[in-house]
This record gives sequence, C-alpha cells and structure tokens, in this order.
Amino acid sequence: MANKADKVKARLPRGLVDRHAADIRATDKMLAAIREVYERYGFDPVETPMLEYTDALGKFLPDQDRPNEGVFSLQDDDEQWMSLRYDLTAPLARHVAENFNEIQLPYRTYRAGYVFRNEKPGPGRFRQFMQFDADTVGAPSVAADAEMCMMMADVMEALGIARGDYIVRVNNRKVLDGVMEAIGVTDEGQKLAILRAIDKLDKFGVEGVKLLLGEGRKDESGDFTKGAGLNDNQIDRVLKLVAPVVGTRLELQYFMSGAVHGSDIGLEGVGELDQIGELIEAAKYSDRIRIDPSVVRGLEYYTGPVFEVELTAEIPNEKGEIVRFGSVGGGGRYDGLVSRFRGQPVPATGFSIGVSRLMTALKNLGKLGEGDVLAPVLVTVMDGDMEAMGKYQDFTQKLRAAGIRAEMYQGNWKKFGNQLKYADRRGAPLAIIQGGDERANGEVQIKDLIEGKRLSGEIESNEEWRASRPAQVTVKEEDLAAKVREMLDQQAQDRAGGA
RNA sequence: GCGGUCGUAGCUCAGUUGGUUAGAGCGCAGGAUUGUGGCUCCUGAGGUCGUAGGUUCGAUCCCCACCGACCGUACCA
Repeated sequence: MANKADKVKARLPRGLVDRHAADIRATDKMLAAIREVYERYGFDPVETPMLEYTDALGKFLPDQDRPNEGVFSLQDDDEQWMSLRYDLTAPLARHVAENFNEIQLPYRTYRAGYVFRNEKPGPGRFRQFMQFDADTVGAPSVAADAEMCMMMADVMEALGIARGDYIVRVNNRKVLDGVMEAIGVTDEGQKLAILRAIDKLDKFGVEGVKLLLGEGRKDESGDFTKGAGLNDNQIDRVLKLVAPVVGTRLELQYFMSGAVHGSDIGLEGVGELDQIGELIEAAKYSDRIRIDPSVVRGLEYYTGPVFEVELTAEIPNEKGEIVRFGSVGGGGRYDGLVSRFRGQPVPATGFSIGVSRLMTALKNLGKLGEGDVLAPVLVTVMDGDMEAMGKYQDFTQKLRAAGIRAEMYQGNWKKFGNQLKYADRRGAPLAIIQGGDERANGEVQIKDLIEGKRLSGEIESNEEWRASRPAQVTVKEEDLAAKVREMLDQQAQDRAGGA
C-alpha cells in the first residue's frame, strides 16, 4: 500500500467527465431514438476509428510542421502525426475517398461517436463529447440538403421536443459570399471578420453586430474586439440581409436578391435557397424549417446550403435560471471535402447532432426518462452456512429467470441491519428474507421497502419499528417469483397513479 | 489567448487586523439494537487551509508564480 506521501492524486483531466448509470442509460435511449429516424430515412451505419492521420483531418497550418492547436495529437513510431478526430465529417470523407470504388453513390450513412477538441472547456462544453451525424455523399442537388433539414426536424420530435420548441434555420454560404462580393470586400481576413460578426447576432443583437462590422466592440471586462472595418454603407447592406426578416418565401427571395445584387454567386445562392424553400413547403415542413440569411455555421469547408437546429423553448439551467440554449446541431454542404483526396469533384451534404449538449437540454427540460430503471430486488443473507447460502443463491436465480433484476447481498452479511440499509440506499423495491424459522417451514418473507418507508413516518420508537416488521408478507418458497412479480407490478401502478 | 472573481473536511461554508491545539452543519463509520431501513442519542475517522517559492521570530492569512474552478471576451475546423 502506498503511504500518504506518494499516493497518486485521483483527478480527472479538465474538460472531461465520468458518466454514471443514469447518464449512460439516457444517452442510449437518445441514440436509439435518433438512429430510428435515420434508419427510416434509409441511412446505413458506418464507423471509423477515433484516430486519423493528422493531414487527413486537414489541420496542418501551412507554416508549421506541428498539428494545429485545438486537436489532440501524437506521433506514431514512424513519426507520422496522428490526431484524435474533432468531428465525424472529415473521417467520413477519408473513408469514402479511400473506398471510393466499393461505395455506391449516393452514399447515405450515419454514425455516432466521441469527438475531441483541445479547447477551453465551459459549462456544457467538454473536450470529449458525442456527436451523431448523417450524411449523403454524391448527391449534388439541393433536394439532399432539404432532406437533411427535414430529418433534423424529425429527430427533434423523436426526442420529444415539441414543434415550436425548436427551429431549423437554413441559409446558403453563397448568399453570404454574394453580399460580400456585392459590397466589394475581397480580403479573406475581412470576410472572416464579417462572418464572425454575423454569427454573433443572437448574442449581441443588431447593435453589437453593427459595432463588430465597423470599428469594433468593447466587452464588459474592458477587452476590445477589433471589428471588420466596413464603412456605413457596407454595414447597412450586410445588416439588411441579416437582420430578422418576415415574409413569404417569394418576398424573402426578392429581398435577398436585392441584397446580393451584382453578384452572380449570390444570386445562385438565393436560387438554391428558394428551391429548398419550395421543397420544404411541398413536404409541409414550413412550420419547422425557416430560411434565415443570418446563419453562418462554422467558417471553413461549407460550400453551399448551411443549416442549424436551435432550441427555442425556455430552458432552466441547473440553477433554475432561464437560458437561451441555442444550437444543438447543424451542418451543410461540403462539396470540397472528399475531392481533397481525389481528383474529381464529390458533392456531399450532412449534419451533426450534438448529443451531449442536447442531453443537457433535455435533462433541464425534464424530458429525460431517467428513473425508469428499477434497482434490483435484494436477496438478503441471514445465515452463512452452505445450506442457507445455497437457498439464497437459488432464490436469486429464480427471480432472474423470471426476468426480474435481482442480486444477493455480497457484503458482510453478519450485520443484518446493514443489508436493509444497503437495499434502502440502492433504491431496491423489495427485499427477500429467509431466516432459520422460515427455512424450516419452506417459507420466505418479502419486504416491501417502498411501502415500509411510507409507514416509517407513523412509527415513533425504534423498538416498535423493528418489531412490527412493516409491509412484509410471507409466502411459500415456490411462490416467490410470482409474488415478487405481483408486488412489483403493484408498485409500478402506484407510481403511475401518483405521477 | 486576454480580463476579472475565487480555492479551508466527502459536500455547503465559518474563521484568523499575521500568533499556541483551524471550527459548524450535513454526510460517512462504529455503538445503543447478535433477525429488520426511518427517527433519536452516544462515539469516532477525516485537513501538510489548491501547489511550490518568498517576506517574517512565526504564514491558512501578506507578496510572486503555477494549477484548478467560475464569469465575461476571443477562438471553435
């Protein structure tokens, strides 16, 4: 045993979490619900490893021979850099490119898994988290993008989020590029600054974005963020496109066309968005999916339509404060990602659901069915001789054979009180008890711990509490499993009635 | 990354203008009770006061650095 001085300190690296039973079960349920939707849409699963060669992830800075910050990287024994994946899209592109001849396009596929980002963690932001993606590779038409949006909406509802408590917003990168072209912005750095500013619309409002598009903005801590440096005319034109617009699809189209006037790429984007709008209307999804020119969605590889699903319901956080939860998933068209590995163009579109983040939201909304796994029935140990122990083991197996979660007490059985205390804290619904007297009669006692707890409020003295043996019934050994089942069913009914 | 607030028992927090032995509640363990959870009572374990330097006769307290948490901001493929 290590002495005190050289004990290793047990500590979790920052930004990572251990997951407990309730979390894991809830995640499993969520994944199953999402998978069901993807399967219904005709998507098939595929899985890739967590590690990839770093260049396949595309994260080398041009002037460095080390991988970019933000990814966890390590060097293989042949000195090649490998990295933990930071999303599921780049590995999919690699997989498709590598198996191009075997894969039938359009390839409709989904996968779930952990991704890793070496960034500053925050509330609801971790360095390892789970995503659940769906993509269609080899489909150039906006119909594939429209399908993605509809599938995202269906996923939200499959998770129990009511229509109106979420919204899928769609934009097109070409529209944003178009307006920047139209106002004469050519510098890449300035373009990025503009996109970042637009992305902050829901955080800082129109006024904040205005500052960020122009000179810059000072935050509460006194820190100054340099702006994109646009002049007033340019700012007006960007804000006109991006600030909230209401209207019919045709009005919106007219309006956006005006904003990108003079840019061919912009007009193309407006046309694509309009087609998506038409498809969505035809499929009766207009109340769930909205064209919104302010969606930016990442900065790098998207080439066309981009979309984002956002929770709009008022969600209390752990402290009971109402917070805007924001985006829980998103995606878009990335026509360049696969072709990076191959000479020919390979169009693709897809999206990603942030499982960990969504789960926090569902938990705070109270829509996570956590408590529905019942703790096991506890078979207590009264006597330690082999005959008695054999009986207890037999009871336990009979319960299991009847499909009932059951365990035999494995701690120090000599303190019987501790066994019931254990059962109580574990949340066991029933305890099975057989001492020498019962054994002689071929009987066994079943104690209803839930009913017993209720009765405890009416009993004052400990002597009476112990002597009365509340909520206990005696049955023949051979009737044990049937009676346990009956009592569990009764408890389930009481729970349903009480809830 | 930048700016701010903070770090005392498993948890929530007192406390010391720099002074001997750092406390409470809750929780945990044992007992009152060798075959019955809760309640009540008794007893106990658990702290190098985030870590490492510095100032000082003396530091949990003052100074510096680092680590970590939280808030804002930047970045987020």
